[in-house]
Amino acid sequence: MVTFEKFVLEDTGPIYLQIIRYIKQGIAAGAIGDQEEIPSRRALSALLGVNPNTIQKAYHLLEEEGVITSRSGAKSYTCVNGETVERIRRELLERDTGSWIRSMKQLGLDKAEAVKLAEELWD
Amino acid sequence: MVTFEKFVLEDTGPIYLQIIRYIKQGIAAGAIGDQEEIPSRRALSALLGVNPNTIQKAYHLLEEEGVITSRSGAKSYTCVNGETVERIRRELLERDTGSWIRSMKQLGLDKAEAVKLAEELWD
DNA sequence: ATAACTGTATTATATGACTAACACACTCCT
DNA sequence: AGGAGTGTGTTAGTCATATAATACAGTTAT
Repeated sequence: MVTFEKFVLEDTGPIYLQIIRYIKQGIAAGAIGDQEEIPSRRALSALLGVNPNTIQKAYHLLEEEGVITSRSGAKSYTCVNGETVERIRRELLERDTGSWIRSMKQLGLDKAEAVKLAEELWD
Repeated sequence: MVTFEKFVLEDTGPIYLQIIRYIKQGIAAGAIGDQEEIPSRRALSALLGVNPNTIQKAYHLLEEEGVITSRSGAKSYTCVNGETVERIRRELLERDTGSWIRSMKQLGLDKAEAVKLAEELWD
């Protein structure tokens, strides 16, 4: 069973994208496996204090991407093989790291300076 | 004179925030100095293909933060002392790096793995 | 079977971001 | 003085996001 926490939601970007990202991050990190039950639309809506339609939008997009499966009336489950896990993992790693590198370059840092800063701020 | 490039605009987030960020990044990187002329609302609007109201919103917020000055009828200029530059620089460096570190941790990477990935993707 | 829960769908409303098309007053240069 | 360019303000419209209040049919467990 995939568990959510309240602090999933930040004030950056659309809520439905944050939910999609949370699921993908869990899968990429290995915390969420294959054929795992995920919370119902209504349950997650109540937990996060968000409208059910917003949850539905996130789940619907995840299903279109083949990450979860939904049958009318039944619970929804994750649906990820090893290949998919690796694809999602690379997608997130490269997108986030690429965006950070771009920022550091635009701020005038070279590779060594950026790495040093990251190591200082890591904890 | 502060110069803009077309590639300033990406598809991530509101345009007015991207413009604010572009100015701040230029200041933090030292590419934009004090009392430098910035493009008029109309000129930047035409260059970026964006509505003048959107530029005005970005400039207005920058003025509220004390980064630029505007006088009705005259051109607008940057307004940053050494203290402000350092504040903006720390703000951007810590925000971006902190957000990247958070992502890497959520994906299950430790400090060494994250640094290695960043070095591989740097170029 | 029946009750509770599930996914799915519909209609309406509100807000923020962005665009469009103006209008006005001020500054600067010739 | 006059005109071009400037900052500023207003009104209206579109689109995406999110909410609110329902409704219906399928499944699951008792």
